Amino acid sequence: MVTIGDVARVAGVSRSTASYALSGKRSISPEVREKVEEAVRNLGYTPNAGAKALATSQTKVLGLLARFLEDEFAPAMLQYILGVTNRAREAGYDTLLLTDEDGVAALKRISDSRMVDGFILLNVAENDDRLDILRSAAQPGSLVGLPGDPSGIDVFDLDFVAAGRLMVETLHELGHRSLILVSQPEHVLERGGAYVWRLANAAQQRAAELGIELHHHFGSSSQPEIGIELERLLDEHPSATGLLLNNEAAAAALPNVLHSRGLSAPADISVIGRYSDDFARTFSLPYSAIDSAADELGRRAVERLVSRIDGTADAETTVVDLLAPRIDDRGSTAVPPTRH
Amino acid sequence: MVTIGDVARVAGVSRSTASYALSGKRSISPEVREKVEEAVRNLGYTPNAGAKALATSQTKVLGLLARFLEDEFAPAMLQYILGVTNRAREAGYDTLLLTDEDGVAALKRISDSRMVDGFILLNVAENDDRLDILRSAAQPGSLVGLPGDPSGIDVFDLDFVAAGRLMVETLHELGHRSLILVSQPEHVLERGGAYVWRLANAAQQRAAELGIELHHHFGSSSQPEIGIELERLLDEHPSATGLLLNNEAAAAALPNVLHSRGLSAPADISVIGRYSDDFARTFSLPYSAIDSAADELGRRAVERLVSRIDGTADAETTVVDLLAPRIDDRGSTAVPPTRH
DNA sequence: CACTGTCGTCGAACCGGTTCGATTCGAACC
DNA sequence: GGTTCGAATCGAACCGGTTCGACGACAGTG
Repeated sequence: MVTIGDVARVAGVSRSTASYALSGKRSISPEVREKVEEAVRNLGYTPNAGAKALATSQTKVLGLLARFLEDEFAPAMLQYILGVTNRAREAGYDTLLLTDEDGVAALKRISDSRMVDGFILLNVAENDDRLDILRSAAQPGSLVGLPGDPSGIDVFDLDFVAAGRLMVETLHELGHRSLILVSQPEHVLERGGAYVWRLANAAQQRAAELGIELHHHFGSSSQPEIGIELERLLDEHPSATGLLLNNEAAAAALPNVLHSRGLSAPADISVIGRYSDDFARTFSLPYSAIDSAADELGRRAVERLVSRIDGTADAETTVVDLLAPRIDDRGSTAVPPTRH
Repeated sequence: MVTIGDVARVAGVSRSTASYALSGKRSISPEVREKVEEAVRNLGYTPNAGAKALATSQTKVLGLLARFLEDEFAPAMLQYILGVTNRAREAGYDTLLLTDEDGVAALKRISDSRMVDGFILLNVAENDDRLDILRSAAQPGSLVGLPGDPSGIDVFDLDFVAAGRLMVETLHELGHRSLILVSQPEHVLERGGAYVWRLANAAQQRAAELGIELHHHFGSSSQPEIGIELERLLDEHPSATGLLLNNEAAAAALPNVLHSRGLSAPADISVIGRYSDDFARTFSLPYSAIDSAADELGRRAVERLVSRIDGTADAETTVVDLLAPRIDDRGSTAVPPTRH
């Protein structure tokens, strides 16, 4: 392979001069710089990443810890992965993808071996055991997903409290007075998906404040169970005119459920979901929904992480950046039908 | 950070002895080995990856080049990514995920900087411009997806020719004499997805050999267009009793199409798809289908690549490993209905 | 003209590992 | 008892970069 020594020899200068000519960290005469650059071009020189890492203590690689949970909608994760990877590349970083079952071990191993300059943790749980390791790691990290105790770490997530309120308020303003909220299964909660609680509690509280009904249900995450549950919910609460879905499987099942009952949205019932844009496209779901903003969260997490690595960011203060929810209007909400 | 020098000092030996004690490449007295191991434990020593890479010319990282095409079902890609990443980890390798638009540039950059020991290329096209770079790269590579000219490189893919034949034969044996095959859109072909052709041609040829009808159609890849096309196809070919789907969007749309016509599979029509197991689960699709075997292909590609890196594999011969298709029976095929 | 400062370059050291002789020592062999 | 051999260890060199300190040349200053 071609080393900086080869470049130096061809350009007729010392290795250090070649290095300075390329980095620009000391002044170099125009002639020498040109000779070095020409040698680089002719030889096709690319610095050896390992050597560079050893010398500079910077690898220009970020560690991306994905956490795949059984029976979660995996494709959603892909959006986060792509968002992070693409933004990282723009900032000059490559991405080491870690999907190890044991996230703690992976984090420790990669951190100790100095393979990366920083970490992005996806799908962070309420009580995530990776956080302690991250806090004591030599590299900084950004979280995507709000844990119970985010102290000392930068966090990026959708504002699920605001999301719960927004869903309720939107339908309340249209005149709805009885709503059904379908959340993800309780076992998602047990695994630490506290965002389900945050949204549900906020929705319930807001409904109470506004003096309207909200029936909350933890739905299944698989077909056809969730479809059957939806049928039952609609039977049990015939007066409900609005349906809030914080459950991807429920959203996917709803078209058939409505169709079989001869109902349509928004004429008979208004629907607001909470799932990614991409999910909606894949399933061609016609319901207005609060986007998960995976791409945007990934971007923000990376940008913050990079500024921390560069030392640009104030090392003392940490941010908890909760993205304001926004409803992608697909026309599935309207004033409730007038009862005969 | 704690270096091997620290370990050596604490154990009271030289750096080289500490290194040999840990690698086992020279004989070391039991007492010294124990002292070194104890020092490692107490200090929490982990070798510096950059230094190791520099010294050994091995990074223990594989480059994974994903190629995302617009309007392709992205989640399918996730299965490949996970298959590769998990298998790589089992073999002691981490994975650098490269999603750059410009795959050629990414490949060149990573290869030249010696960041990885080998490459896995996903979604390889018929005439893939990354292959030339890969052939001249210092590191070996494995392809997932069969290009037109695979010479000199190991390839892993589903056997789409066999898949086309299998679909036709399966329904022929049940007594079907008129089939419809829905492929992916033609522009997938233009981008190099020749597997669509391979399957369709094989199916058509096999149908001709068996003397039965096969109506071939390039379907859209988006809703609701594909649903409308399916309706039209069923109208145009009322005698068809079998439906072969090499088009994910078509498979997703089919339940509603059949439902609206009052048809059900397999009583009225037999259906065989060609999509991943995971896709079927996500959409709760009730059709028998040939699995994409993303996980298995990823595993094989990694195993071969690792043996090539290790020098275990015969460097001269390259393999083209086409996985035999298998139908996951979900009960959507039966003898055709008897005409009244 | 001597002094100071800046520019441009070089050699050497360093980052943290691995690996190649060389050396010492004790046991085995003739 | 001298030779040979293998085991165990050490020091030094090397991998390919970066960076520090030194130094010569040259311009500006008093």
